[in-house]
Order: sequence, then C-alpha cells, then structure tokens
Amino acid sequence: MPVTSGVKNRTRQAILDAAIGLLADNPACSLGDIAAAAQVGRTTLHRYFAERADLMSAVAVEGGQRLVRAARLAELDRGTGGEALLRLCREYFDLGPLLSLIFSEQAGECWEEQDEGSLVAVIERGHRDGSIDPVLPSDWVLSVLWSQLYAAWAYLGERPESSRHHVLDLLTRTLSHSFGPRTPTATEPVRGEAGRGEAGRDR
Amino acid sequence: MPVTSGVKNRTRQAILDAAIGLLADNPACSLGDIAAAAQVGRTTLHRYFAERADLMSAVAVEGGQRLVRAARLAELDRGTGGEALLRLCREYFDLGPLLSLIFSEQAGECWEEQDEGSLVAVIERGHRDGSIDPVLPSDWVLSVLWSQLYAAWAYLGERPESSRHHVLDLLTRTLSHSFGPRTPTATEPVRGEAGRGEAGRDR
DNA sequence: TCGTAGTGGAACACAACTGTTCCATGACGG
DNA sequence: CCGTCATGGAACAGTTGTGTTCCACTACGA
Repeated sequence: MPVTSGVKNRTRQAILDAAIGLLADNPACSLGDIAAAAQVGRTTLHRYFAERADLMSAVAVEGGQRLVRAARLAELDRGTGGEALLRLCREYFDLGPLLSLIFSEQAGECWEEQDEGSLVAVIERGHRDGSIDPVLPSDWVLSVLWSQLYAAWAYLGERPESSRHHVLDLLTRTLSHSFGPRTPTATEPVRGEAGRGEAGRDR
Repeated sequence: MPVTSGVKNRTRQAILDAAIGLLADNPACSLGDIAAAAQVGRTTLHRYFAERADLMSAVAVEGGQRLVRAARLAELDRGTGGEALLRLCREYFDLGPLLSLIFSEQAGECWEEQDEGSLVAVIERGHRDGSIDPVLPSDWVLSVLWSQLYAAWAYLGERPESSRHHVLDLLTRTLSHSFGPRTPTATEPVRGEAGRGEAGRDR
C-alpha cells in the first residue's frame, strides 16, 4: 500500500495531536474546536475520520502506540522492579496531555491491553526482589502510579514557575516511597508496624 | 425565612444527590438524566434550579459543605500533622462519588476556598513536627493526597470484590509512605478513638 | 496547459439538550 | 368540599453539535 502521500500523513497527525490536546482538557469538546486547533477545516477532519467515534478510536490507537514506545524506552528488563517502574514513570511523564486523557479514560478503554500484562510482570518482579512492598497488590500499585503521574502533570500545568525537572523529582520521590517497603537509605526495621499486626486485614 | 416546607427540602436534596452521582461519572450528562435519577420530572428540576449553571453552583456549595464537615470530623488539630492528614483522608474517602467530581474540577472551582488554607496549615505543622517530609511542598502533598484519594475510590468502584476497608487500608499505607520521611509507625491511628495519649510522637 | 490531489467554505437536515409555558393531577389541611 | 402546594407531562422554540453534499480554490506534476 502506498504510504498515503506524506501530506495526508501530516494532516492526519495534526488532527490527532490537536484532538489529544483538546480532549485532555475537555473530553466533550466539539469536532469544530478540534479542527480549528489543528488548523484544518471541519470538512477535512470529517474526510479523515468520518464519525466522532472514528476519531476517538484513532486517538486511542495513537495513545496506545505512544505508551508502548515509552515502555520500550524504559527498558523494563533492567534493574530491580522498582527501578524499572520509576524509569517507566519518567518516560510516561513525557507523554504530556496524553496522561490526562488516559487517566480520565474517556476515549477508548483498551489503552493498555498487552501493556497491562507486562507492567504487572514488572511489579511482581519488584515484589520478589524486595524493591516493591509485597503487601501492595499489583493493580493497586498501577493505580497509584497513574494517579500520581496525572497529579504531577496537572501540578506542572498549574504552576508555570516550577520546572519540569523539579516536578519529576517530586514525583519519583513520593512514588518510590509509596511502593518501597523502605527503599530510601534503609531507615531500619519497619516490620514492627505496631497496632496493625493482629487486625485481620486483607480478606 | 421559613425552612421551605420540608418536602421541598427533600426534593432539592434528592436532585443534588442524583446530580453528584451522575456528574461524577459523566460531567456532561443531561439535566433529563439527572431528573430521572432523582425520580423527579424535568419540570420540577427546573423549578428548583432555573438554569444548568444554578444546579452546578448548588452542587459546588453542597460539596463544599460536605468537605468542611469531613474536615471537622477529622479533628485536624489533634496529633501530628501527618496523623491529622491521614484522618482527614479517611473522612474524605467517605465522600464517595463527590471525590470524582471534586477531582475532575468540572463543576465550580471554589471547592476548597477556606479549606485550602487550613489544610496547608496542617501540612506545614507536619513539616515542623517531622511527620511530613519537609522537602515536599504543601501543594504537592495536597495534589498527591487528592489524586490517590480519587484513585482509591475508582479502584473500589472497579473491584466490587475488594472491601471498602481493604482499599482504605492500602490508601493510608501508600499515602503515609509518600509523605513521611521516616515515619514507619505513622499508620497507627487506625482505631481513632482509643490510644489518644500516644500522639506525642513529634520531636 | 491541463488534470488531479488536497483542501476549505457554505449550506442543509438531523438529533440532542435547554429553557419555557401551559395544563392536569394527587395530597393535604381547614 | 375547596384551595393551595408540589408535582409531572406535553408541547414549543432556540441553540449547538453532527454528518453530509456540493462547489470553489490552490499547488503540483505530466
């Protein structure tokens, strides 16, 4: 198949980028707004994506690809599970507005698919190698990861004075503390955990 | 002013409850849906809230009141800053769907207002008494608090098999780890009522 | 120069939501 | 029994977004 002329590729990409940017702020924004943001006529937008649903699924596919690319860059096989997860977090942070979109789960729903599985594998590796608290279920760890990722992105957006680097620093700090049984400079036996030992937690 | 008849109060409250529940899932839901969920005619809804904006601001006011009430129940003055923040978190968790609404910041915008200030005060107290890592800015701590609160609520909603108590437990664990520089036993205040005197853990 | 690919604008019908008006009904107290 | 109170339904006009059609314009290669 011909590679759709290059011009069409660029137009299509511009529409997708605009869609991601606008939908992140307002998942109910109109196609007219998206077309305008992409500097494209609404007619042209409809020429590329016949219905709104088509655009949405294309955005989902694009987002999924970016996620996979980020995961590859993070080299999840390297180091402990906890380290890999933090590297992934840095890569994800660069996804920008896509974070809002994924987190609000407005567009598609199959963001992760195959991804989900490999991330769980990384977390379980962390459970075994001691870099992630084994008490925390994998899907809970993922929830915390995504929520803090989104929080960091929103935090950066609301505070132009704080640098991307600074926010990323706060993020990795709180995240690693959340997961690690006691990652930072082994502060010593936590295991005592007074008060909660006997309570029949967990069912 | 008369207390608006009691019946009207109940109707008004039913509409507000339905609105909070539906808007949490879909901030763009129609007034017809809200009226139906409240088991009320659309006409009646318009009789209480002339325009959509009126309903939205009433929801914002209602939410703000619930926030203040939760903060009062948390007795923020007691114990270390970190302990107070975790107690607040438990109270906030009970707000249910309101969490989604507040977090997405769709409705009004003045959710916190006066609240914001007192929360920052609690966090700064935690900075001083050593229960919250002084390196973390107050607003970042708040961001993490809200995002994980929302994540926990969503987590519970997607997994009917996990108990409210279990999720709350995961939440306080990861949250306290996020904030505390070295406060392993900070998760103690699970009971709440008993063991007051132990609070003197600050340095 | 001509034909084509890619585009944009104008117009249209259609659907959904909104806000309003008018009227009918059931409950309740005097 | 009658009046009011609170309500629900039906109908309407107005707005906004959607999806489609048709036509005009520009750039570019043969």
